[in-house]
Amino acid sequence: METILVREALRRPPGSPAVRVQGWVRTKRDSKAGFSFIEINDGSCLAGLQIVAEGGLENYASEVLGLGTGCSISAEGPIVASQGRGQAVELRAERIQVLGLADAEAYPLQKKRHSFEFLRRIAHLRARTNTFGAVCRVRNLLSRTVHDFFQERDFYYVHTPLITPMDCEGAGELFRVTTLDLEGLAARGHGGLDFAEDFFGRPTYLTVSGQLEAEALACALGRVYTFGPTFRAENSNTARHLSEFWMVEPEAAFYDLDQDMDLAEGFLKRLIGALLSQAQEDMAFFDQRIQPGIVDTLKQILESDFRRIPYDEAIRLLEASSRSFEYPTAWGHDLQTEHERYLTEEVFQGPVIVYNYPSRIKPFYMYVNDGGETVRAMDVLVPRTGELIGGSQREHRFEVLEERMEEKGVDPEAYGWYLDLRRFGSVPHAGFGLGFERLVQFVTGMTNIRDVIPFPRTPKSAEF
RNA sequence: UCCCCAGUAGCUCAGUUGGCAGAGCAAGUGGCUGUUAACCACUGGGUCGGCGGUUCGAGUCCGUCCUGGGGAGCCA
Repeated sequence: METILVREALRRPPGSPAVRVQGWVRTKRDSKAGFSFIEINDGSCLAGLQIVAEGGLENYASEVLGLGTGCSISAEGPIVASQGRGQAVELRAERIQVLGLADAEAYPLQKKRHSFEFLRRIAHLRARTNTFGAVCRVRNLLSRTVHDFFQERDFYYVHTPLITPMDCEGAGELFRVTTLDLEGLAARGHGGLDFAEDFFGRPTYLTVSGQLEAEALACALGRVYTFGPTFRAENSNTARHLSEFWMVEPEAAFYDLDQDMDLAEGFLKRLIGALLSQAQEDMAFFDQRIQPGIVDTLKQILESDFRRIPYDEAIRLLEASSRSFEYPTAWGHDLQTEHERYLTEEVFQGPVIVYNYPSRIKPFYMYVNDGGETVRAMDVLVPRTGELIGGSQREHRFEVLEERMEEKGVDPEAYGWYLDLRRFGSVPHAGFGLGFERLVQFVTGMTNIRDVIPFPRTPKSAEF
């Protein structure tokens, strides 16, 4: 007998021959007329399949009646027109096999709404809920679209190292990678740390970005992108930060800042377009239950041009505003969360790209504009989530880069290979980083980033 | 890391000026001819986050720690 997914079963016309479906019971309703309705979900789509279990089944009294939320079953039977409202078809079971029971007294998930805080504590089970099933499917579609987008534009998918010796990119605290016997060292008292004895013979860390290595590859392959995990040991406790998250980082040779912004805008639109056309059921769910209006918002974004304003103008807009901000705005200071939200939520009511930031607040690798006051950096800001993308044209002039490193207190010795890229056949190039979970947050309307990744890692929290 | 808020039944929460621990849902039992957040009735279910203190008496007041949430900083 053919085994099919629930998604497929729901598409079969009434009167289709018997099939087998397998999944987890969401809810069961008994009729004392001697039969039961069992709704199962197998993760293949948001909707469940109703299975009608007649009292004549050999294990009806012994097993089927005892089923409850969370049990796993395999059911076989024809797909028939449903006599009830709420679904077009249902499976009339000729055989139901119980695969795994779930004690109703102990199973944490109930057929009711749970708080996200509660679900976080049972992350191993929360993928069985509507919301997390939808989140996981959206993550999958977005991941696939990331690859589609770049592959279509002749970007190569490259793999950059997760373990790095570079500790001063200015992107927050790093996680140390070591095989040194920490307990032993502590027991013998401090002092005498010798990294020559460590696994790599030097201090190493988990990467905070694949950008620098991606630049090396872009300066050979032309256009590349990475899509991998990234680690920040920053003690950030917000709904927008994770200690381990996924980042998409394209890097393109011969690109300038304008092309970089074009790429970022096209990228976001492509991702949104894929969701609206290929994840309609899940997006309708987010629109209905999580963030009313999100689908319309995404449609608008798809159809509009992103506003692009230089940092100077952003500051002028903020200074001209009648709003009083907790942090004053002044040229030379970074935009605060409240400023970003004001620009994107109130002034433009949509995505905004702010570019040409003051050089003193941006890292050494960004291209210095004439005059030296600003660098070719750009941030894509979106409502609610804030900064979704950060990128820049890279400084490709050897002398300027070296100067900037010293200015920023970065040791050029440690970046010899990076400087080599400017020493030998240097070319203008640009790229950006997109925080994948921030993207998922933005398009689903989920308010906490811990609820858009299956097993979140945050300060003081690394369960599962 | 800083500021604010919260922690009471499996879940979501109420609990008044300090005076017998509550509701809805879930679970169990029974009822109900196709239900769909099923419905109706009954039953069981508590270390009031931990520790210490004030008091005749603390879920309630004080201290401290833990956990979670919201906001900020840092950033994607």
